[in-house]
Order: sequence, then structure tokens, then C-alpha cells
Amino acid sequence: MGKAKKYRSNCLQYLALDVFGDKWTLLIIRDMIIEGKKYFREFLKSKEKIASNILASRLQAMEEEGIIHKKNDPQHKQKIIYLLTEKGIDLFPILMENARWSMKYQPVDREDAKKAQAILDGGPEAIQAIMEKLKKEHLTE
Amino acid sequence: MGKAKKYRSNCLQYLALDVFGDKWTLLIIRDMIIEGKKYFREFLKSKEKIASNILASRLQAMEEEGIIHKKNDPQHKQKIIYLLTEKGIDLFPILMENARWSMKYQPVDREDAKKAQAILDGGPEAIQAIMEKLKKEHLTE
DNA sequence: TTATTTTGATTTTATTTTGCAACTGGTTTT
DNA sequence: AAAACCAGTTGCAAAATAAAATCAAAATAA
Repeated sequence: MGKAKKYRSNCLQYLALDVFGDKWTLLIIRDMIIEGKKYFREFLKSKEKIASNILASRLQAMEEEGIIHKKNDPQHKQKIIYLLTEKGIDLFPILMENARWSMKYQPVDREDAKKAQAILDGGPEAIQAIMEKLKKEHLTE
Repeated sequence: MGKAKKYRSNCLQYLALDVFGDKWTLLIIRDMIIEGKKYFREFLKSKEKIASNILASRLQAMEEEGIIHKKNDPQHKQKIIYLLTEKGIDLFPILMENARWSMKYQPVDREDAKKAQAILDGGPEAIQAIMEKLKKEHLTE
């Protein structure tokens, strides 16, 4: 029997927001993609100071939604490596659209804006290139 | 003296999510753009059944953020017309990226998907065209 | 003109989510 | 062996969200 999740609606927007329409999920994705973070303790050190219990519950939810997956660190028996799935990597274009909007209307950090603008100037090909690189790093078996 | 809002960070993502990174804002924007809704009672009738107090507080917050603006209905003195600002219309590309992602990974309604795909097939020009049309409808003074 | 309905909310009460700080059992480093 | 580090967990308070009932002003119907 399928474990069909019951949704409030099957609208395109609702089904997207159901996965990442909260305060933290996209920030964690940002930390993974932009900052290259992989470990629990690294996520804790983000600028926005997420609490450890919130982080733990978010990571679990993200894994259940299939946008990240866990791996054991072969070096450290204690450490867990958090990696993106393809479904998670495909959130990158959304991050870039958010960035485009923020740069137009919000008091963003100038350094961040420069980096983002460089990618946007490269067009969809630049975004695709970054996603291909992410796939090599994160989908490695 | 400026009323500078204090942010937890000036990151591109955080500053975007601070405005629309909640459960309802983008759904209300969707109702305005896709369904053409303009009145309080219309928003109440959305598929996801937002409560009236939540709707009221969301609309107020959205107005304070400058993504919507209110107008009095000349026909009905009681009615208030909710319209998008340019800042709000510029959220449309984000909705379209969300739609693209949902179509790839979520059990979306087929009719909704068809309409969205038609727009995406038109490329950035199709999205721009819709935004120009929205400007004519919503920014009319 | 009176009664009813409709408007955009507000109030009340209950539930859920978030946030903070301390702590855990174990591992690695020094 | 001691200290630092690891991914979480626990308990409790505060804040956000939700459902239902209610509101006064205005429009409509009788």
C-alpha cells in the first residue's frame, strides 16, 4: 500500500511550500550550496543562529521529503555528513530567483550581491553549471 | 530618522524569506495573480481555507512590506480592493520557479500543471508579458 | 423604514511551533 | 586521562497560528 500523503490542496504553490515554505529549510539549503556546509555543527554556526532542536527536526523533515540524505563520515565514526539529493539541488534556481528579488528590493550585503549577480549574469547556463558541479559532489555514492 | 528594520542577517535568502517565507504570503499572491482575486472574502475561499484573522494579519503585513496596496472600491464604500505593487508583481518569477519544481517532484493537479507549463514554454518573455499585464491592472492610479 | 445580509476585520480560546539553555552518551584530540 | 567535539535530546517558556464566534458600518431587501 502506498503511503500517499494527504495534502490540503494539490496546487503547484502549496505543494512547493509544503516542502520548503518555512523559515529555515531554504537557509539550510543555502548553507549547503553556497557555504558548502555538511555537518550539524556547521549549520549551527549560521548567521541566523538556528537552535539545535529546530535544526535537528528540520534536517529530519528534509530527509523525509527527500531533499537531503545522510551519510556516515568514514574518517569520524561520530560525524554525519548531510548531502543534497537531486530534488534538493533542483531548489537552486529558486534560491537564485529569491536572490534576484532581494537585490532589487532589500538592503542586501554588497559582497553577497556581487557573487549572486555574477551568476545571474551568466544566465541559465551558469546556474546549470553550478548544479552539475553540485551533483558530482553530493550524489557521489 | 530612518525606520531601519533590524534584520537577523543581511543575507540574500534571509531578506527574501523575511518577506514571503511563511505559509500563506505566496498563496495569497498566487490567488491575486493566478485567480485574479481582489477582495477579502475571495481570499477566504481559497482551497487551503485560511482563517480570517490570519488573512487579516497577513494582508496587513504584506502592505507594510510594500508588496500589496489597498484601494477603496468606488462602487461599494465598504469594500476594499487589494492590489499588487511592483514589488509584489516581481514575485511572479519566484512562483514560476516553484511551479517548475513542483511539477518535477510533487503530485500536482494536471490542469494547473498544463497552464504553468504553457507559460514556462514561452520562456522569460512569456513571464515578462504576464507581469506587464499585471502592472496595467494593479498599478493603475 | 425596518430587517437582513455583507463587508473587512477583531476577540476569544485552544493548539502548534519556535526558541533557549542545559544536558546526554559517546568519540576524537591533546 | 582530561578536554574538546559530535549529533542530537529534554524541559519549559514564549510566540505564532488556528478555529469559531462576534463586531460595527454599510449595502441590500422587504
